[in-house]
Amino acid sequence: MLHSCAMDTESPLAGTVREHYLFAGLPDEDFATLARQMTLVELEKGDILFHRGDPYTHFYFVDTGLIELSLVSQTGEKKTLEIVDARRTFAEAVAFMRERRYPVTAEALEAATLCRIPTAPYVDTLQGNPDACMRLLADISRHLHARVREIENLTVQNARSRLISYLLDHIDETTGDDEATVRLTMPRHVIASRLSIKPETLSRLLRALTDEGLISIEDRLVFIHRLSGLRLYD
Amino acid sequence: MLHSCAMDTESPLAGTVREHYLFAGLPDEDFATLARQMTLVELEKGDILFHRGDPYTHFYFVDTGLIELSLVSQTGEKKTLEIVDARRTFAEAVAFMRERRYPVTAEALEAATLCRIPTAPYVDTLQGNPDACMRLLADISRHLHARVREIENLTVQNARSRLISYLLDHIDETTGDDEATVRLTMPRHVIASRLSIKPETLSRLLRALTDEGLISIEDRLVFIHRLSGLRLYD
DNA sequence: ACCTCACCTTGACCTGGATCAAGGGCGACG
DNA sequence: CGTCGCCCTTGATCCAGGTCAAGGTGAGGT
Repeated sequence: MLHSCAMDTESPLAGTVREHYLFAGLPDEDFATLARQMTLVELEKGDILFHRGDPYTHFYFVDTGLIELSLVSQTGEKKTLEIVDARRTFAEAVAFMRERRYPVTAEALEAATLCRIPTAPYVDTLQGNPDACMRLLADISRHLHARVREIENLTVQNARSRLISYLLDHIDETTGDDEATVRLTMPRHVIASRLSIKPETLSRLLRALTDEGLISIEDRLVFIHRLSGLRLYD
Repeated sequence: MLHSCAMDTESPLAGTVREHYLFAGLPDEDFATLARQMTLVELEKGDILFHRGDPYTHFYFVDTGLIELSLVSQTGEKKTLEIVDARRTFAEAVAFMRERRYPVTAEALEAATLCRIPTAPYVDTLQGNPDACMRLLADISRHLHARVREIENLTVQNARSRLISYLLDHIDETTGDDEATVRLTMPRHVIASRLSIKPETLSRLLRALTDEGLISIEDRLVFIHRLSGLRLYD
């Protein structure tokens, strides 16, 4: 289920991690020390990497696949906070919270390969690298800002506006003046959870937009016919 | 309306700021340099310190009073994100966002005195102070975590649970085994906005809890009669 | 004393989105 | 090739919380 093995320092994955902005600024020897302590983790669809509340020890870099970070209530309902895709890290901010537990649950939405990075040595290298500190500060601030925007979406926008924002944020290609296409890379129920609505509601909202002639849908491809029309709501 | 004047480096306020954990770790000369650039700001109730979207230049330390950080939708409805009280700072995380604008609006809920701190020199001093960097990382991570918990409240809890969490989080005094008191320091409509509900709903929820014998209310004092009973919902 | 205004409560009603229930489409697998 | 299971859609109904409207109460001003 959860397969983990030591990572080769010379592996292409190590090189990919090196390019990430959290590591790009580090001196070679510092990075080499860290790389020796990283491990490769392979997940299958549905595997849970960690649960909310598990003791915190590592953060992760996604090489391939999609990782869902979610909150689960006592009554078992799930809220997707974020979907992390390739070349991005997650859980690095937990290092600095006083409660040393994961505040969210991480699950593979599809088969995924990750790099598991022990937090303590990474934090140690920060001591001597003000530049890396700045990058991390920027990184965590970005997350903070994203959460503020999420709260804004949840409180001052309704479900329809949230869906429209989502579509506008996920445009793949702008075809023509007032048109674009969006590829829905995830199952509908995941998108629904991301938007804090139920799959039924998502379905009905997409239908409503279709009926109004704003979009049309072919499987997982959404064609936006009138960008300007959609933007009126966002 | 918004009164601002240079701050005396030797003033008691400078000393108070110095004690804040974001400054406590700095060498004396670094702090002195910063202190010379701080200014004192006095606000009256209802004064707006900055609007969402204003260019970002300073962060603030609250000496006295309450500052409300809020989001406002296009349609004019307000959502209170956070109430900042004495001895706390706000807007320090904005320094590291790439969009150099305030993401929230700051308004004085009552007469307040603040210390306005220019961000750029503060960030400069961080370069040589890894310890201060760590404190700031912890500070911003704490904010991030608070926002995640807020999202959790908004999505997996209902209004009643949010109110109960709020009461349990604001207990002043635990009187006896299963009893406590909470002082509502802010007007009801502000608490309502903090909880993302309307004042009418807050009023009705408080009434329901009273009718169930869980609490009783005298003006701005809430007596919790059965802590255990409340905790069942939280 | 009276007025005003801000704040709060209460009642009546409405509505966005959830819930419950019933299919439909389609890929995986015997 | 059937059928099982998953994902999605659609309809019917429900309900938490919002909206609208009507007072009540108390501090401050004149």
